[in-house]
Amino acid sequence: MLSKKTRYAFRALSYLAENYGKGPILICTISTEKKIPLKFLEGILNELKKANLLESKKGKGGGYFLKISPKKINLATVIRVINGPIALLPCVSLNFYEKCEDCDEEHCGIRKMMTITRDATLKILERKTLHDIIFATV
Amino acid sequence: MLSKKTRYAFRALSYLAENYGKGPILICTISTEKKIPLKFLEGILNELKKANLLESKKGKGGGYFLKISPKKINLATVIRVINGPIALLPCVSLNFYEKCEDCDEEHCGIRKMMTITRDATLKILERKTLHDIIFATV
DNA sequence: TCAATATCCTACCAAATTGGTAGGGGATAT
DNA sequence: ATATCCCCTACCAATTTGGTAGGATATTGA
Repeated sequence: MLSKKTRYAFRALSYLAENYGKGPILICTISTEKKIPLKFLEGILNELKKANLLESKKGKGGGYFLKISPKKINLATVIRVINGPIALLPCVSLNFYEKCEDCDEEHCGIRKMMTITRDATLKILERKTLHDIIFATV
Repeated sequence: MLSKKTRYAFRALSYLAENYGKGPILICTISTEKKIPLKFLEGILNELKKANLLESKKGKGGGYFLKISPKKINLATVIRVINGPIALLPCVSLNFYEKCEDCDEEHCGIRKMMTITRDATLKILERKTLHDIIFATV
């Protein structure tokens, strides 16, 4: 399951995607518009910025905006930044790999099944983007 | 990510699958063989029993054993019993559905993407069984 | 240059979840 | 009768989750 934080991230990003190219958007605008706790949202947007998905501008007329086109931000990237691994087991994760204790990975049947599952999931999450989210909305 | 408990469940079930048809297996045998904390394992096996995947026998010569063939126990079932929902959002879950607050599900783009993801994941997890786990081990 | 605006940073907090442990009760085969 | 083995309840520490509070820092415009 995705954390509430990740769901907030998606909602904030959708809003920024809808307003792509219109200049900086205030945190508090996103907060009230998408009903996300202000200070909590602050942290989320900051993380997304550090992950190079967002750009920010301080001072009057400032705010947040997408650094790249909504078509270039896929769902897997967002989930990895805010939620963490996509694979169901650490020993199967591409970006958050951790070795299994007491298990010969080469011959582990559980691992094999989870690898197949991960590939099927990633095939979707890496192909779908913020653009798909906002244009599926109709 | 699957919890450690779920991983224990899979390892215990694999062991029982390998010994399918050989009568009851002691908790403590599974515990030492698969390196799972005894008392913790007790609870796991009990839950799997309540979910009708296992059968148990009390007293001397007792133990646990699979209630049905390893070919008939798919991975999605196990995950749902021990870990919970498979979908990435509650509003997309088939077995643990919860309504979204503040979101028109019919027109929610995030939901649409997560539904597609869920279907891709389930297609694998519902098709693969304990039998596939133990025979992928070679 | 100064004040207003807005992001950024650090610290804190309560509640829930996770990964266990402890200890005894109850059923059953011999 | 008793040794064996599953079953049940309660407890516990560590981590994660979902926030809040308050100020530091950067930018703009008057």
